[in-house]
Amino acid sequence: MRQATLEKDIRDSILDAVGRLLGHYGYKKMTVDDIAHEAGIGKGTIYLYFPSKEEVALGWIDRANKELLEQLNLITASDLPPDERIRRFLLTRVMFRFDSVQQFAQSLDELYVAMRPIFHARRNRYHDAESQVLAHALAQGRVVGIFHCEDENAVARLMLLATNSLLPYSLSAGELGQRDEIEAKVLGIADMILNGLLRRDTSACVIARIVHEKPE
Amino acid sequence: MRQATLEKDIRDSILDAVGRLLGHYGYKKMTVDDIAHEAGIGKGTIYLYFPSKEEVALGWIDRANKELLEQLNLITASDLPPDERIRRFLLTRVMFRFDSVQQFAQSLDELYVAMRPIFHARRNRYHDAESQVLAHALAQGRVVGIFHCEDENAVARLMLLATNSLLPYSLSAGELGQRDEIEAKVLGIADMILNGLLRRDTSACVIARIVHEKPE
DNA sequence: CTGGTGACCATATTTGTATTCTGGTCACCA
DNA sequence: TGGTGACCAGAATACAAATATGGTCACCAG
Repeated sequence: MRQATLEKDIRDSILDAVGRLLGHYGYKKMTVDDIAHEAGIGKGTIYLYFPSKEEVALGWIDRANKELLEQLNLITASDLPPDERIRRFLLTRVMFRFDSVQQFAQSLDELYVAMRPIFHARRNRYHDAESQVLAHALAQGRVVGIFHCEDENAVARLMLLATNSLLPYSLSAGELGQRDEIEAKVLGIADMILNGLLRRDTSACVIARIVHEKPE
Repeated sequence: MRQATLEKDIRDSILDAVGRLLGHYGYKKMTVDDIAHEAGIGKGTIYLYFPSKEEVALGWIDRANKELLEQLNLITASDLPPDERIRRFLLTRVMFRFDSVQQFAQSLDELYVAMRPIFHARRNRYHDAESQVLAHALAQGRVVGIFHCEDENAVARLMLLATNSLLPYSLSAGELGQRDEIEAKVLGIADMILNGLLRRDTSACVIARIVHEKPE
């Protein structure tokens, strides 16, 4: 335990150093020597914990995504009504990332460009994990009768897709817009999905459809 | 008219040439000389129709988006039931772009990188125009009683946002996945938005919420 | 004995210089 | 009068030399 704790401390020190340096220099200008110096360790030590510079940077992103997943799990386990959990889940998922990139706007763009293929795979993994947590929240809602959906996993994936355009991957934080605008958009999409557009009073819909199809 | 027709022919010849060259070389390697030669005109002629090389490329993208908007308008004006128009609208909006970039996968990435700020503004314009067309389709549905939404413009914008992550801007066509997968995702999001997740029988919902909130 | 270290090396990157290329202009002309 | 290609300023490329860096590993302090 003490050994494992010390090991985790060193690993986290390295990742903390990476966070600070990415903010200052960006990925390419940041050297492994820089990271070691900033973390107060030797360069060889980095390679005891990470196979490459690239994996160090990915480790930093992994850690942030792990923190996010923990927050999403807490929301799912909370006392909120299921529909409110969904809203809060989607909001947190987007705004956590929005806030995280605030000080890295240009350097994260450069980082994504530099390691795009492997990062794309990682991102899919993060989203899969988030999707499973959301599916759990949807299942909870179905059990208490608030939701009607037959395949929570499929719906969860679609809900994440529906809000992915607001994530700071494709657009930088500047292009995404103001924080409150992003929040409003996420909540707007969440409510639109929860409530739906089609009226549900069956007779009105049938009549409306018949009226629509009647030739003039 | 004959004058305007000839002028439009030259402009379209230039844009057709751009399309062919972008597929082969990408934006940076394609020269203004190349475009002129491919179009069978002199280099000076390009500058009678476009202020710069960059605007030539943007003109090519503009033309594609104009074609898309025409298709979306046709869908809105069709005889389909309003909910089917919505599905078809969103599907066409994504798949038209997906199909358009098939042969330009890497060169379009390079093009977006090269002119990102101005392209971002153009993209917003395209999406605004599409949003207005969709709002019109939503208004039609409300008039015949199929939809319930109070602000078609806001809902239209949210619906486009909900499917923007499937557009080939942030992800290349390869990263987006197979065509049929994209189609299924778009239709899945469309149906999820149209139908909603929350059950609508009011008494069941109230009881479900009360049961949920009741302390054990 | 073991994890941490920094000297070392192969390769990548940067810098400086010379050369070539290209976006954009405009006087000429059919 | 619209189309054109020679022209030019600046951008981009090619190449060589110099410098930097990712990753390795023999050494060593605890």
